[in-house]
Amino acid sequence: MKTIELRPDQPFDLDLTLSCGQAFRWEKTNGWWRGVVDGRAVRIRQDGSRLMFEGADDGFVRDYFRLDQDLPAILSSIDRDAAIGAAIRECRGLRLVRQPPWECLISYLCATNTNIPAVKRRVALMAERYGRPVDGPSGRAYAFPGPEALAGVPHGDLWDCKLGYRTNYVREAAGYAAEHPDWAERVAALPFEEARQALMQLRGVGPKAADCVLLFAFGFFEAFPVDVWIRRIVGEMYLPDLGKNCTPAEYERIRRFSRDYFGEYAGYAQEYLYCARGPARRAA
DNA sequence: CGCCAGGCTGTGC
DNA sequence: GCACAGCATGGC
Repeated sequence: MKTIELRPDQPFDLDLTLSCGQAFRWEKTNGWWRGVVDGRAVRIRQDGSRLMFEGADDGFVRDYFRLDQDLPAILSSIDRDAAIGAAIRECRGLRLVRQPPWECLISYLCATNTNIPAVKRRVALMAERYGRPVDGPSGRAYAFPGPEALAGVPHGDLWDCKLGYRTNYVREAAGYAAEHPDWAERVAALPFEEARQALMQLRGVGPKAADCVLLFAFGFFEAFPVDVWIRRIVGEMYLPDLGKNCTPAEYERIRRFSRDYFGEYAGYAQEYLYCARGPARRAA
């Protein structure tokens, strides 16, 4: 068992961070969060200012949870009005984790027009069936399968992972990534808008999925993914003349406004607004 | 049952 | 350029 003593001036809330819907492979049972990240089967819990964990080293935990990122400075930079201020007070300590690009890409490919529990099931099924088994402190788990593994899965078998119409998108992305193993490095090296366009070349990856991958995996904190919840919230709070559904032009307007309004960490504002929305605030 | 969900693609105008 | 159907699946 390893521990990290959190700095008192750097808030961190493990439950909010892992339950807010940014990452799909964490489950909490008996007070412990269990998940698999980059082939590591991790078990972690928070007791006040102390993080206790197994299955990963200190450096990995600090990196994954971005514990060295100055959260109070970020939150004060996006704290532009009473509405976002309330979300910040409600979710203080939520940090954007650094997700592995490949798993993040496939996760958000599987997250179109669906809900979070269904995404978690799809990702879990792919891992259990095609991922490498990893024996960790809490039994057997499965790494998320790499591009080569997924590219070789017959269509019908991937379909059985409940991917539905997204099945071919995942297969095509896997084929592409298997052929271009440096795809993530190349995206990471691009300026934000170019990286965004590069991701959107993949079938099944539109503006929303691209923005999620840029934000959650590549650390482009100016990315502002607009799903139906965020569209609703931004419409109520900031752009009351928005239409009902989110056309490409409206998506563009919302993300441009939000980027300008909240600043270079607009992605944090997005996640705090999303997390503070009504339904999913089930205290883990 | 119907409506909604971390949307996107293809088609038609 | 914009609108609109269709889409698999599961929660509620």
